[in-house]
Amino acid sequence: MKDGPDIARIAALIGDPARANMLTALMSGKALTATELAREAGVTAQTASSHIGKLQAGGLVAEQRQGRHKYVSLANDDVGRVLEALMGVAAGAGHLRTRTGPRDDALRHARVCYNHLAGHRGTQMYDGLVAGGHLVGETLSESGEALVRELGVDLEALRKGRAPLCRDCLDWSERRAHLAGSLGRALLTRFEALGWAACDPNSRAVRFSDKGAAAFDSLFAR
Amino acid sequence: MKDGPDIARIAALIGDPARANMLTALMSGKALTATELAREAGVTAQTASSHIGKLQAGGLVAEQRQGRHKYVSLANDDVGRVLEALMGVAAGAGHLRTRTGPRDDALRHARVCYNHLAGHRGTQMYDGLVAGGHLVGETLSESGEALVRELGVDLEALRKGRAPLCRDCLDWSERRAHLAGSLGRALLTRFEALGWAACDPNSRAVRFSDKGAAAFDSLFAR
DNA sequence: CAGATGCTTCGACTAAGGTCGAAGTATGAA
DNA sequence: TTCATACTTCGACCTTAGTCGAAGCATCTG
Repeated sequence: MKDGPDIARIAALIGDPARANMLTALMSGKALTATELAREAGVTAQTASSHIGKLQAGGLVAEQRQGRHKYVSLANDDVGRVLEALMGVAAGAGHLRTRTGPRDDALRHARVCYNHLAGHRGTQMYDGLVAGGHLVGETLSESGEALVRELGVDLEALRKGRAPLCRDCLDWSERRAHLAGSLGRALLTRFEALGWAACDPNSRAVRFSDKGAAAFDSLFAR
Repeated sequence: MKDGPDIARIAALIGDPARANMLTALMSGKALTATELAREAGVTAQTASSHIGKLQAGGLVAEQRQGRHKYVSLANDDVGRVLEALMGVAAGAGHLRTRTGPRDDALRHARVCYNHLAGHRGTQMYDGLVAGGHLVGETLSESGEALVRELGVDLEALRKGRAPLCRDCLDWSERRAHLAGSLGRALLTRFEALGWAACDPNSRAVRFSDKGAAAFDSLFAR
């Protein structure tokens, strides 16, 4: 009866509070140094080093060395997905009603999920793309290509990359799919460049400008 | 920077091998007794009892007592989602290439995900529903209602239930969304009743009959 | 070349928790 | 009632792993 891949190893890695804090911090999409992660996790540098080593060995994070700094980021979309899914359970079945503050509301409305847009705005975009016939399964239709080009996305460059263009990712607050993949990442970048949205440097929240919200609503009717 | 719900508690629960085996076994959708779970996990009854208690306290499983038996099942869709997502990471970043056998192929093609259809057949159905305009966001269109009624699903009964009708669930093998929710569950039940598909009693695999495969393909063109 | 900063390794301590034997409680069967 | 089965509780054992101090490299700065 025991079928499918071995999940205990991965879950145990995420199951330590210090490591979970690190991973949650990395969900902002930013690459953080080992010392920054230590501070996030509330442990000393030695302990953090050990944790980061385990996360790396487990394939959950990737490193990028720059001089004497070690920048750490999530390894791929899959990891982000797992973390989102876990947050869903933790928020729901979790500790008898997590009291939801204003900060929580901002996260539910729009946030960064590793490298793409999540929350209400994320699913709004996904649903809009699908309803408009721009996104069919995991491929972009002709109208979809036109739409994202219009927004200033360099599709050719994305197609050259090894990462898949469109992927689903499950939203913990909306419990619906939103768009991940290299296109999801590129779109969030464009929204920032266009001044439609800005990432809060201290959290995963994404704040939409009035202009951005209006443009967004007209593009992806809700 | 540490935002979002507390995921470590949940992940730690799944992180123990014995408990992970139990949860994986429960992904077949069947409710299992404590002794059966003990056997699945390869531990004694006492140990299993302790584990089940923790899973219950954590909100991951629900119990249903029947005489001297304690039937345990996954608490809800969210839990199934997390397990699927974890399998995705474990299969990918996981232990340097999990060798994929014939049994694995069957799982990838069609399997039970807690209570609904997953694998290639699962995403085929989801994509077919969306492409046909039957499913828009998380609501069923008029044509969608007609379609599922045609298949013999009692929509009124489902709507009376507290569980949401349509939900997304992320597929670990396809890395795409498939249909969960009470409708997802009902459809799988109907496919079995119609003789289109049968659940392997010893695994999560779902085997389609020739008739079923043909009907399925014509309904949800691929 | 110092001196400072960022990261890693080593070793020892400690706490947490998984494990099972033994015994206890509930339910069902004869 | 008596016995068997299913599950739970208790207690003891022991492995695992998270933690930090101390020291060691590596890299950048002055």
